[in-house]
Amino acid sequence: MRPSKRDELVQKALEAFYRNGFHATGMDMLAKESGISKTSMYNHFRTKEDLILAVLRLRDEKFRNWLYRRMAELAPTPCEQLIAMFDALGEWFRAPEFKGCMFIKASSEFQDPIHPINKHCADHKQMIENHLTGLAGAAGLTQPKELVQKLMLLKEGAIVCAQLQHTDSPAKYAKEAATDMINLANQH
Amino acid sequence: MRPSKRDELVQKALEAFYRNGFHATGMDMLAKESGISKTSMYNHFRTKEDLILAVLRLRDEKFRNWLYRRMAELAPTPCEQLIAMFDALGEWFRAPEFKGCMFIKASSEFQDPIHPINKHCADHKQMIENHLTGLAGAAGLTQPKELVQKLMLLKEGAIVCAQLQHTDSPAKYAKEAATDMINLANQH
DNA sequence: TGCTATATTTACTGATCTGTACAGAAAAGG
DNA sequence: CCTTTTCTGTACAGATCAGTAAATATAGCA
Repeated sequence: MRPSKRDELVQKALEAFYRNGFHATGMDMLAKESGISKTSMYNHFRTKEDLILAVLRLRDEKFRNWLYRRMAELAPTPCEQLIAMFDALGEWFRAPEFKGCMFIKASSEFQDPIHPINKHCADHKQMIENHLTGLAGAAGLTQPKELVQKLMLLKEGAIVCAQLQHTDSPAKYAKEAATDMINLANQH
Repeated sequence: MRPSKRDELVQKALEAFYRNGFHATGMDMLAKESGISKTSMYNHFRTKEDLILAVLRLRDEKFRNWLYRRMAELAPTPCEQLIAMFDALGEWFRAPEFKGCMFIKASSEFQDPIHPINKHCADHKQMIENHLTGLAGAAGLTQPKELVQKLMLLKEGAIVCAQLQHTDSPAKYAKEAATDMINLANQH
């Protein structure tokens, strides 16, 4: 097994797709940027779509791992961790390479709900939602599912607004709003 | 002045771009779908980018007119109109042709902040934000700018989540959350 | 009726798109 | 050393991309 070349390709493809978009990034450009020959690329992935799916799998794994870890590092209790999500998002927004959510962008370019790329994007959001629901339950908050739906709105809204405004302030406002909503859910 | 052909093209292009995406929709496809010859298209618009900008101008005008009108129809006072925005969004989400926000998608495909298409998307969101700020001020709410920032998070988040989940429930949750935030801003 | 602007069809450019064919170069494992 | 796998470069197929050229048709307006 020699996964290094393949992983290298997926990593470079992730950067290129994230920077340039999916349709706007051609396989020739990927071959040039990754330093891997086109023949090898098509040896690893039968189609461009397969490569995109591998990229999204990597992104999903890396992003969720980072987010969950950062939330746990920033706060001790489940309730505070929910709020700390917005601090973590703020760190992401301030990173120079920040260009919005890859899954929102992928679902924008592949809109058909049946398309596997679109499905993968929905799954990614669903898994984050499930994680938050677990925390809300552990925190003993009332109506955890409804609360988490609202936190998800704040999260997605903050990402979109941060991308369009080119600031990290959406993280601050989202954190304030989330704090208010959690307090309301606490004093049942 | 004979604007009908040109307007017809822009309208058809809007539908095609909204359905298919910008990069994925070619000028030949637009010519075929709109029934207008490619030469005429390029007589009206020097480049595809110019056509996209015209499409976004039309979309901006139609969407903002619809949203502002619907908010005014659904509620009598400025404060209630802010909340009614999420009822209007719910109507939009339930429409069969709903496929998310055209400006979020355009900014996803044209990510360069200097690019006129990206700028236009940011302007669209800014104009809506300004409108909401006016309403919040007229309603006498405390810290209207901060409140409106949070309402914008809920609005963008609801659009993204409705698109990915294929439901209108984000409108309901966003309305609940918005009501809570406005109540908090009322009892200063 | 004639002028003018805009419409049309058809064919084309050169570039780029995804994906493939083929022959040879490393490189690993036994 | 030899075999097998994986890599490489190059060239290509067939389609599509944005955009153009040129000749013609159509329509309103004088």
